[in-house]
Amino acid sequence: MNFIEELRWRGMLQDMIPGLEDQLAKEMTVAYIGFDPTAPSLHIGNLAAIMLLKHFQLCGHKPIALVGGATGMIGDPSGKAAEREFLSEDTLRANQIGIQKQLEKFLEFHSGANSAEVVNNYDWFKEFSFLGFLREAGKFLTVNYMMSKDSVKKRLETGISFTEFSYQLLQGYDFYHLYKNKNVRLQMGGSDQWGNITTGTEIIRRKEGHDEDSTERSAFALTTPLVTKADGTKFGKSESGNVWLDADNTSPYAFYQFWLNAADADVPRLIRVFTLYTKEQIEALEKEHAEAPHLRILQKAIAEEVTTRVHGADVCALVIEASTLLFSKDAVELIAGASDALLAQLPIHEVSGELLSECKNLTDLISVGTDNLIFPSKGEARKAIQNNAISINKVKVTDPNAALNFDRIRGKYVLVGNGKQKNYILSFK
RNA sequence: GGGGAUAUACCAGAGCGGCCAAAUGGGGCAGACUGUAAAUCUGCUGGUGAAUGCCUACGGUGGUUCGAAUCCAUCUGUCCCCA
Repeated sequence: MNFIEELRWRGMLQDMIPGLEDQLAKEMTVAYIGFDPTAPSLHIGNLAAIMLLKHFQLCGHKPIALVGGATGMIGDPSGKAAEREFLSEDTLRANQIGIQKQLEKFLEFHSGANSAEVVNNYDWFKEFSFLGFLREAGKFLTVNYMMSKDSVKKRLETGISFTEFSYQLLQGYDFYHLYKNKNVRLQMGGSDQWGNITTGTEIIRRKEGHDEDSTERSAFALTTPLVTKADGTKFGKSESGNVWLDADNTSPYAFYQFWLNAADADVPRLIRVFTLYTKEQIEALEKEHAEAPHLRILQKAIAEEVTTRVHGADVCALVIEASTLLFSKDAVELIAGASDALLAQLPIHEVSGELLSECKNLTDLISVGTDNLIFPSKGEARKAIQNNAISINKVKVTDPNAALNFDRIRGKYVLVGNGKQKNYILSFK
């Protein structure tokens, strides 16, 4: 199956410049996607773009991931209502390193001609003088053209700085640079990037168009739809914020739980975008799911596949075991018999001696006693207990003043449940 | 440069001297029903406390008043109109 067909049936194709299919059929093509180093880790909002590169490589083409060391210093106005604060150069550099490492998990970097590559646009922008840039890039676009971009138009009312206005020139120049130096023919991205990407194709066309056959395009754009949820809320955020790919920011357990909790209505789209299951496999899974929806076969399939890719098969297996363990009625016995490797994946929170000594009752323990992990204030903790939301070792507790004399599993663990979905294991010295 | 409007909790937005920790909607959290789903219904949603209460909060500062989110002065931010 070719790349475009693959994207089509997966619902990952929003828009592309005509002629791209011919280009892809003609030869091994090089394409890139840019990632902003605004955080030290990528999050699942970036995952759709990564999958785009993944499919691209699987179809025999060469993917390049561009880390925006330079563009990150400017700030992309797309989808932003207001001007952004700058990140310090140190932060950006640290972020770039983190992101680069993560990308390496998804793409094949040693597969011969179509090996993936990571590039950083800071490498070619750092030497660029301001005048040089104006002559090299700025001359090829009119302000009229740049103003007509959606990302700019939306900001005309509230204001946009010259810096952010220039962003599209930088991104456009990236494309041109890679076109010249890496033989890149295609830039991909989320649908919000269409404007920025076509700026690049425009620069290439104007700078290169004359000496080639001008009717034949040589630079292409392709975008993927933004992943949305059926209830209209933003995809990719959990209650505690972004879901990161980095285990330090989002534990593998939390990561797995995120996917497992996906709504039925969203699952058919998610499984197509975020997993590599084939069309036949997905249809079979959907059929199974429809017959026994309570088993949540689709959710499990996605959660397992994605967690395996991000955190590895071993960790994923443990996390699945941890999940079934915590939600089981016999959690207490299961924890008592759990292996060390399994324990390491459970959401265990160490309760410090000092904090514990300040706790008079259960309310104190699940708020201040746990560094506000479970509840941010005593008031909320008390209300949750009164609302029948809290369980200790799988038994509901309704007295906010309950004493802290619970049975400790293995002599040190206490299992705290908040609601149906959230489980914590407190560890006492 | 001149004139006008506006600033309220996570967001939107009412309140315009005491009944205001502040209506209403959204969002969030929880309970019930379920499948760790969705929809629906119910409760909660500044802190502390068992509670009367106390503390902190309606852009900043200062004032008037027994009493201010509400009135006055001033500063700051934002928006609109004229030049």
